[in-house]
Amino acid sequence: MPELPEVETMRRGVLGIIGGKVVKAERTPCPKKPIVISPRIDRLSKRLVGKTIKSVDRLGKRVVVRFETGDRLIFEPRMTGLVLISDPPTTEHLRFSLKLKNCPIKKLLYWDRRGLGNVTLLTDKQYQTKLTDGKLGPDALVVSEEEFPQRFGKTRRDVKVAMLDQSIVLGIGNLYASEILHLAGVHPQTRCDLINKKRWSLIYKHMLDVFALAIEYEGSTLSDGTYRNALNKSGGYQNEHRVYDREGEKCPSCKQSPIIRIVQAQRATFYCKKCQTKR
DNA sequence: ATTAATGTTCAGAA
DNA sequence: TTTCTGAACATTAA
Repeated sequence: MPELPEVETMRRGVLGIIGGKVVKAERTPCPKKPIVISPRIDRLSKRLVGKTIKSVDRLGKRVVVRFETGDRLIFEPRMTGLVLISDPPTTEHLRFSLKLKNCPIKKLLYWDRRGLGNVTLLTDKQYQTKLTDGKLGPDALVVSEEEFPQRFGKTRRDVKVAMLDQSIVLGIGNLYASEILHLAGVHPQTRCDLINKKRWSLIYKHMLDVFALAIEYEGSTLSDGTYRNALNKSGGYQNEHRVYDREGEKCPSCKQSPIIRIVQAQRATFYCKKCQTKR
């Protein structure tokens, strides 16, 4: 489930690879169907071996490793992917590894239980056009308070559904959308075009607050236990969830109304009927 | 045996 | 044109 806070935690956990030089890049033997690695592992390897890592960045829900050549190695964990520098949760779902020298970290691993994620090597130019251009919005931690509501425009979609749309803003996922709207007091089924400026500011502010706190807690590890940080340790923000996966519990704000679970765009949404309104 | 779960993308329908 | 729905990807736990 990695969303922005989890992916940011992964990024921070692997910062020590900066300065490292690639000794070997390999697709690790995985008995089941392999994940998408592009270009093919032999070509990818040829471009990376001997090259030095200049930075580790994050764009939305992706970890971006930048090399001296301008090439960028992008990890997109989707549902169950992890970027690790320690032993993975299981050996059979390890998908990709980079052997490194000249830095304290000797190996960078990509592990993915369900295998829906991917590893992609893009040239500088490809990165600019594919990930920075129109198709994707600006990162949630970068977008300004003025641009934020503008990007949602006058769409009539439910605000919670639009918040998950990565062409509007990058990084918000299903879990944090519910948490942000609860703090902002906005009903998840409010139409975007009916939200005034003041309420957009509330959503924006709480988005930044929730992400900052969730990053401090190193993300949320849900009951299935899949998400771990780069050292294969659980996150702690799941204990701070106000509404997510808390159907039937009393709302932490009003302490009266039970948390309601509804389905929007085939995804679960949690909210408080009393504290979250449409205007 | 069936269902649901965190993410993304696409085809096709309304 | 916009919005919505379902399916697909693969795995596992309830």
